[in-house]
Amino acid sequence: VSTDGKPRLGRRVLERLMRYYRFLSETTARKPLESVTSAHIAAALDIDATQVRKDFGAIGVLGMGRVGFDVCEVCRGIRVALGFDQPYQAVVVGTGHLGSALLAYPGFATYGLEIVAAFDKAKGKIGTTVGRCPVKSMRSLKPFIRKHGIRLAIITTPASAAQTVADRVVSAGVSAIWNFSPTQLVVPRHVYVRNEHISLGLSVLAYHLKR
Amino acid sequence: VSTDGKPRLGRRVLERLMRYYRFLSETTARKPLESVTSAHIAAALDIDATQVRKDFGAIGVLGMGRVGFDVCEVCRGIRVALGFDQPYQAVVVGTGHLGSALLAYPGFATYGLEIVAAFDKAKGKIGTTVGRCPVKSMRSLKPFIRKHGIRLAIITTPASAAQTVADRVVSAGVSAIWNFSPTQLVVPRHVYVRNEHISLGLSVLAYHLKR
DNA sequence: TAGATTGTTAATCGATTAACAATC
DNA sequence: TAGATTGTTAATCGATTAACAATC
Repeated sequence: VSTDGKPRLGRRVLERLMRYYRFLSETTARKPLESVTSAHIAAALDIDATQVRKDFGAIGVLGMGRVGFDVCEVCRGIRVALGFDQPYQAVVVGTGHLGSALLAYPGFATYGLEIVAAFDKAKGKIGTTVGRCPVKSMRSLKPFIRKHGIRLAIITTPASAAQTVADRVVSAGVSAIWNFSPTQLVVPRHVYVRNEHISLGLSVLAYHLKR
Repeated sequence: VSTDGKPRLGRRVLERLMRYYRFLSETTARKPLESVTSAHIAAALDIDATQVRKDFGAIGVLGMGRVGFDVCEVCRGIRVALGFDQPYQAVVVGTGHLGSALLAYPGFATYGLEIVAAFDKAKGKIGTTVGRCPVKSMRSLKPFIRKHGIRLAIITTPASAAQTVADRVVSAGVSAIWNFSPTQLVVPRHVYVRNEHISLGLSVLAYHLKR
């Protein structure tokens, strides 16, 4: 809550904050509104209203007695808490279908993320542009990260290449990896890895489709 | 545990089971082994060993005294529990980068999922093939699902089209939707929706990259 | 047998929900 | 003022971890 000590928000809280943010963005885009109650958000997202108030409290956003919460203030609070207001740059390694999808996605800027370059080992792709990003050789990956102080690497290579890529970007100094390859990466403790394994979703779906 | 009453596994358990399965598949592919201890799996996946034993117990897989668990038996148990042994068919709606990535992914068969057709509204794409799948018109979506008894629809359209697509596949009778579009779908209660919003991952990453 | 590992019960931990006085 | 909504404390719930007798 305070500005000095770090309240250390958990993963659950962060993900809920993102859901609030998306909901409020969508809602106000459709029909501008000034304030919103915790009960309203709770009903829309199937979350307990007390939870919503607690989450807002955790990021220092306070409501108004009989009225609810100021939408703008909430959104600004979430942006600051999640760090959307502090833009950061990333590179994408692997320009297959998935890499291309990410490179083409226009929504990242909203969250402070700017993808500045792509890397691929295929000679034919080097020098081309994918979604406004230049595709560079794997050899230039490490120097590029160093030179530009890139903090996030997005890995969309096949599983077989992922660990090698991870080793390189880590030694070049990134602080986080967004891993879309279906493999478990081994990295030093100080590097944060977010896995986006599609198979986790599949496990739940397959289970639900059983008969 | 028993075969009659449904033990109803929670989402957490299902996802852990999938992680065990992937780990054991990868490990045995590299070097075949007969048995494995809960402590070994636990260390590799950063999960408590007791948790591993409980999860195995929940799907009816028992270990052996001083030895550990039979790898084959564990894998078979997980396949049955998650339903990988009961193949099901799906369609992909939207053949952009992301849809193409999914259509090209060869790993789904391992999990019992077979993608049999793709659908797109772009005239130029209809009639072509993406990753061995025929691309069909949106008009043929509903009859196709009905005719083949498709139970899962994978939505990779832009957000603007997603709800319309969802309405159609629901009225055609699917039991589940795998939603990759960045929007919240409204569906009847009996339809299971798994959201794969990329923004959730971003929230955690952005927070970790703050400085 | 001795020792490592299991299966299970008990204890802990954290997250979610309920209750309610304080507030506008 | 009356009434709706907040902020916060207490209670509940579930999930994770610890402990340990049973087992091979």
